[in-house]
Amino acid sequence: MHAHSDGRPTERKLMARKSSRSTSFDVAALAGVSQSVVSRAFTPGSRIADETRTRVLEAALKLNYVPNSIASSLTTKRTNIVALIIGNLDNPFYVHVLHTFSRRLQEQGRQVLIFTVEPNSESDEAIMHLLKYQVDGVVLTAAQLSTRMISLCHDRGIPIVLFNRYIPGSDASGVRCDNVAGGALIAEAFLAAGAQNFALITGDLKGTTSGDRVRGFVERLLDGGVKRSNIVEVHGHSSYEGAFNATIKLIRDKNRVRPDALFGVNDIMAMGAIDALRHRLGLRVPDDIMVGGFDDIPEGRRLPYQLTTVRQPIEQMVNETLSILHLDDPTEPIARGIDRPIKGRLIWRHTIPVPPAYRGEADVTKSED
Amino acid sequence: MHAHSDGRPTERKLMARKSSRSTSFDVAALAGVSQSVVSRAFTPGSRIADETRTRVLEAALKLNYVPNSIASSLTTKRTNIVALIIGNLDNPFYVHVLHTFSRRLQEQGRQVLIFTVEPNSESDEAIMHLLKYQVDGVVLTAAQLSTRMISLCHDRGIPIVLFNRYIPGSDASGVRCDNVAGGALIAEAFLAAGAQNFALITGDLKGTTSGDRVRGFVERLLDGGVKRSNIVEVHGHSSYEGAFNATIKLIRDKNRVRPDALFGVNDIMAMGAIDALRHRLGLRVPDDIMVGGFDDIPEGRRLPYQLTTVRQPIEQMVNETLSILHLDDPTEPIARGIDRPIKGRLIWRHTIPVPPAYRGEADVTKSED
DNA sequence: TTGAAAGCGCTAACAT
DNA sequence: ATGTTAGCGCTTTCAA
Repeated sequence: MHAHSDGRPTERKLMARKSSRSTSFDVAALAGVSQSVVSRAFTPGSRIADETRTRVLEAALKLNYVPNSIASSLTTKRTNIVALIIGNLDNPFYVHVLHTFSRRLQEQGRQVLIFTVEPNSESDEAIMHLLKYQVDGVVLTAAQLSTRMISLCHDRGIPIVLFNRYIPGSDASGVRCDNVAGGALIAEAFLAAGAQNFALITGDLKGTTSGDRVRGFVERLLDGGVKRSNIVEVHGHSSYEGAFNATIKLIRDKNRVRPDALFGVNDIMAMGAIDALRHRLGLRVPDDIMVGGFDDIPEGRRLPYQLTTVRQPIEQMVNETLSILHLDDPTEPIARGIDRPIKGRLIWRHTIPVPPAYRGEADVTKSED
Repeated sequence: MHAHSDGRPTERKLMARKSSRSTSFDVAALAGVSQSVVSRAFTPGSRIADETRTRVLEAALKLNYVPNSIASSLTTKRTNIVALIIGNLDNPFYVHVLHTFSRRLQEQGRQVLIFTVEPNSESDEAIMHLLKYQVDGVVLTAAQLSTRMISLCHDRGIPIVLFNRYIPGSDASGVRCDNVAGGALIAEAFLAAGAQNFALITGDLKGTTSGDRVRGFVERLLDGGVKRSNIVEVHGHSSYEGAFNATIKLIRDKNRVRPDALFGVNDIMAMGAIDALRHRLGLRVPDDIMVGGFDDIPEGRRLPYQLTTVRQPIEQMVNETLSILHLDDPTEPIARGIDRPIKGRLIWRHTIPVPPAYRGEADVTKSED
């Protein structure tokens, strides 16, 4: 930096401004080495004598020096920041997802820049922001995104992967639960338990997730000989409240027979449905009507619910996502058009009577997660 | 975006690497202006002819140019990034807090860097990381932090405020609910409802939050003539499960009379207690034992719980926090030692019988939040 | 109003 | 192993 004189020119910056952060130059001066040595001292595999490194580190400690990542990003072109766009924190499932990503990424020494977008609004604006911050990668979950933005990211060399969502035919990559198969799992459970009239509470209509679960569910029922007219669909808006209200309307509809099985396309909706059934409609679950969910959120395991559901293997899905991102070697070309469906598993609890064939599988108490 | 010919000497950078991001120089070249004009075009209040600005903006659009915030931070010394350290995403209250901060900050065009720390671990490491990223401010909630780290931040000119926590005698600033007064509110409700034997499920012992609520609660009871021996305390570890287990142990303890009022020091614990009481211990709430909570999380408003609780005014607390941070003028000296307690409000629902004096206040149905 | 030039704090060749 | 030097992409004087 500027003028400094003779032997130990440490004073200058130290006296400078009250809260000024010290730089590698200050440390270099104090340690009596060149600035690049300081840089090396903080770079794991670099050529530097152990003895020098400790001396530098000591000096750094004395000056409360912390390397400026912003500055280093400028040259390395890596920020070690991953953006997470998340569209629905009201569903504990996504909180869990957030937590899992955050933990993993922190373990790797990466930072998470979070963007919450309101349900049903696009994330395009968020993308513009994170583009400015040169993030190393983007994970998008429970939110919409235009394909234009996806290619904008890709063009700039920023990989983006959709979590629990995919855009057929686009070149966005995604990791998701095998929702079709999962929906079928619930259908099978209902069938095995002897249900005959079915209701579905659907979620977000824009994504593929809800649609796939519905499809897998319905197809399996039809395969099982159920008539299409014995399957009703109502819209639960992916939320507890939406499902709660939809359930009340559904059951009070005098024009149709009451379903004896209800599939909440995600757990939080299944919970809303259960509460409506029990506390508003005076019905017993599963005696009067059985209920199935999807996700396996911890809340669904609690005693008031004990929800039979399909477990999404979050850890595994997060790992897949991260591996597609290729965070640690940016030279790797961006993975395009990958659609990685991962099988979920049926967890038997108490909202669907366990048929004899399945006894012993039931997870009656708490989680083992 | 490759080749294009003619006059404008745009080619240089454009042809460079495949996914290279274009810089202000590229835009300048295409628009036929100097690089500093491009910078001005993207700086709101700067001196630049309208006509020039539009021309630059058009060029930028054509090149998919997005200003590099990392680079600008280097000179401006502002990143527009705020770090949020959050210690407990298992409690929906803090998810709500996170969401509120995130929304507010995004409205202001700021980014949120999130750090999740495991319960009972210190956030010191997180601080070291965010120091590297030169964040403009730090909010810490539901987590521990050494005073050493606080002064480290302060020394570097990074303001930090504790949300719902304070460290007496330190110069960290904090915003919190008036927990002592809130605890007293629940005590009063119990007293008014005629309770005589009290139990407390306490939370995190390290923070002040749980302790303050306990203190306010106990003091108010003693004031009301309750004997100290009629108040039991058990540890619920701030979690649903912790409270669930603690409640079972407490009630099954044959050596003491069964309490007729139980204060879960936060809602999630009150919910755990309620589930244990009803589904494990066969007790009715509030008939056999009344329950009070704290926070007013949406989950507590649901029909299986309808929890009487103290509402924390999150929006207001977030606003206070942000204002203490002085994000928009960094010249402002860092606020030290501020402790801003904000009054909570008792929300009557169904887990404490509503005494005649309070009728009409009851919030029987859903939220108005 | 615009342009030229000097950094911001760091990394990465390239010399030594 | 260490020092020197040239940037990274931007903002910000200072001149024109």
